[in-house]
Amino acid sequence: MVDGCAVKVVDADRVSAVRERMPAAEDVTDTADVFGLLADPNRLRLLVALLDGELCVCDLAAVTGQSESAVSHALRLLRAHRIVAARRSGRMAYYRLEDPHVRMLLDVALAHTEHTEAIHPERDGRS
Amino acid sequence: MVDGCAVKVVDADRVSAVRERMPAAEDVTDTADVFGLLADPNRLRLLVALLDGELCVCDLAAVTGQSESAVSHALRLLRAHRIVAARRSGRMAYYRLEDPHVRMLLDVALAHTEHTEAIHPERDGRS
DNA sequence: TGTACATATGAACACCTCTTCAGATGAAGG
DNA sequence: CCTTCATCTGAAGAGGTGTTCATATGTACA
Repeated sequence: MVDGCAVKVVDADRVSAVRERMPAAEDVTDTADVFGLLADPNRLRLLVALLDGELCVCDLAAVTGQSESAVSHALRLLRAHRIVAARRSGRMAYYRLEDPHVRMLLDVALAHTEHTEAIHPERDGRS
Repeated sequence: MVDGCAVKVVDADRVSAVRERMPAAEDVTDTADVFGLLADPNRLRLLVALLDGELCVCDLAAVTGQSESAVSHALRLLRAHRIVAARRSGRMAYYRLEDPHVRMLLDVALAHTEHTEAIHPERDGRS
C-alpha cells in the first residue's frame, strides 16, 4: 500500500482511491492474457464454434476455414490455459469449451455483435 | 451460404449448423479487435482506472505506473476505437470510459478475477 | 506388420505491437 | 513575447505472435 512514484498528481484523492480498487498486478496480467487468447479471429471462431458443443479438429478446421495444423496449434494454446478440453476417441480428438468464464465473455461480446460493434479508426478518434 | 472447402468432415450436420450460427467475418474480426485492445496489461489498467470516472493523463500514468508517453499512445489507440473519450480543460485532458460494451466486458472479467482466474501453462495443457 | 489417417509438434519466417526517445503542439502566466 | 507545463506525436528498435511446411505420433484396419 506504499506509494512508489507519483511524480505529478492532480487529483491525489482519486488517484489513491483508484489505486485501492486496482486488482493485483498478477490478476491484471492474467485477465489481459485471457483477453489476448480471444483477440485472434481464428481462435475466436474456434471458440464460437464450440459454444454449442464439442467438435473434432477436422470439423473445426472446416467450420473456421483454417488449416488443420493452424487449428491444432490454436487448440494447443487454448488447452494450455484450460479454456478448452479434449476428449479422445480413437484417432479423433473432440474439443469442448471448458472455461465458463470465457463462455460468459463470449456471450457478452456476441450479444453486442448483432446490434452495435465496429468502429474502424479511419484516421483518428477525436470528436 | 455456399460451401467453400470442407475437405474432410466428420459430422456434416453439426458443421453446417455451426456455420449458420457463426457471425459474419467482419463481426468476428471486430470483436477480436476489441478483445485485443483489452489484452495489454497497461491498457487494461487504464480502463480499470477509468471505471469509476474520468482521470487526466498524468494521474492515469501515476495510477498505472507507466510513462506519460506510453499512456498517451495507449489512450490514442483506445480513443480511435471510441472506447475512451477525452474532455479538454486548458492544457489538461480528462479521459473517460465511453463504451458501455467494453465496460460490461471489464465487469465480467474483473468479477471473476477475485475468485478464480490464472492458469499458467507450466508445460502443457493435458489432463 | 504395414499402410492410411487424424492429430500433434518443431522450426522458421513474416508481421504486428509496445515501449522509449526526441521533439512538436498548444494553453497559461508572467 | 517567452517560458513552462500537459499532452501529443513520429520514428525506431526489441520482442512477441500466428502462419506454414515438414515431420512425428499413434490409432485403426487390412
